[in-house]
Amino acid sequence: MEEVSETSSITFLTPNGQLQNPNVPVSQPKMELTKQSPRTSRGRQKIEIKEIKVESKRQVTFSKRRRGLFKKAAELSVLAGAKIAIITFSKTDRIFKFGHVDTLIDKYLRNSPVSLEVHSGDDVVEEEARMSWWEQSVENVPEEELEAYVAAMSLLRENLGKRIIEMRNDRTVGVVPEWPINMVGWNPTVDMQHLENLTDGIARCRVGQNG
Amino acid sequence: MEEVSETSSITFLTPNGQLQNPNVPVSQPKMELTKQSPRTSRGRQKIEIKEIKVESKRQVTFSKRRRGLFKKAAELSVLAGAKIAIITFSKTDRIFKFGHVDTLIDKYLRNSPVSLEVHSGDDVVEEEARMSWWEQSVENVPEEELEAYVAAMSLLRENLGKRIIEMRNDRTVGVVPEWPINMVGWNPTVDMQHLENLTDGIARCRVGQNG
DNA sequence: GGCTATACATAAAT
DNA sequence: ATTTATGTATAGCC
Repeated sequence: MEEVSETSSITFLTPNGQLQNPNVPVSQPKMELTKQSPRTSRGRQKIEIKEIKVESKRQVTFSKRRRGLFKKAAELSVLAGAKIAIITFSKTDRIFKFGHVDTLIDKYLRNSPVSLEVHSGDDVVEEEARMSWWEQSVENVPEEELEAYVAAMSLLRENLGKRIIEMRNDRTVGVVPEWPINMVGWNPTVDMQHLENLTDGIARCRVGQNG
Repeated sequence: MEEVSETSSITFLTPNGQLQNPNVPVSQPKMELTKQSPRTSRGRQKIEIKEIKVESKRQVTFSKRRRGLFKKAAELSVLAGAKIAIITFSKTDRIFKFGHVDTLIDKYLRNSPVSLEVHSGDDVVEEEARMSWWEQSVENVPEEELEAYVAAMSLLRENLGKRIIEMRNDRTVGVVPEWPINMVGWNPTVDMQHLENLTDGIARCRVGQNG
């Protein structure tokens, strides 16, 4: 904000005549304050970007910078009309989300065939887009993944089978959380007859699998 | 960077004597430059946070600020030892990722039972964590969602069945992309005999479902 | 959580 | 893309 002169040779000097912005922290000589200089803060200090060891300090930094990050994201989102989602896991595994994560993750997973730029740290590479594994059309499921798909389905089927059996014994159910994120776009209205049919199918499946 | 004096009454004035940081843009009187003032830039101008209409301008801003956002994220990640993932969709639907999105989304979806803070715009609310729909243990699948689960499985089974049938006719397969994101943590090494067994199960399933 | 002074991000112009 | 000048985020303290 300061306006001084056009040839500001003092720009890069502290009041102590030290060079600004050194890459090594300067020992602070308590700064012999003249009466017109009641400094109460050293201002923002330059820090190295490396993990902060002191936990309390690290937490403060995480808190402040996460806020800053989300603010920037909000601005970018508005200015550029972009959809942004952020997920952060603090070192203590607290989760913070920004934006409509569920919607965006879903969009990301079901990924229309657009090119995808991946930025990881400092690298930026191009990557082929892909759809959610459970809705890849048949042409797109590579043979190499089939076994995993089948395994996934197998476990899902198993859990469903168990759950359905359990359901028949216990009519008390928990609270419904938010709609499962990766189900977005699926039509939830399967009538009970259909459910029964599928249930039967599952039952036979389990037999078929083991027999 | 400027160091002037402790009582900087000129701090809030431009060289023209105008108030700094007004919320409305000041008409620029071409700035009668004295010879000691060869200004070539008005410096960063304050902008309102609202969608930029001019496309070229919007794109530049998106590009610059996305870079800035990712840089901040990288710093936060290192400083606080946090795991961060960002997905952005530009207005033209170009996707940019930051961090190990797949891993983090997976972690988010399978979500260990920790409390979850959600920040959307300016609101922050608490939300109960949940696991991935395909690995919720039986106790956690609410009855209300079962039909959707079954529907999901049904379609998955159908696609797999088709694919397996197709596989038997066509031995050419595509490139394997990255491991399907929401399969992370699953053991991909299902031996071929197991696959065959499951395949058989699926085949019977399809019969069971329709008969 | 709030305050300062300063490091850093970035709007405009080139 | 690079430069400039200034808006903004934030490190260290309370």
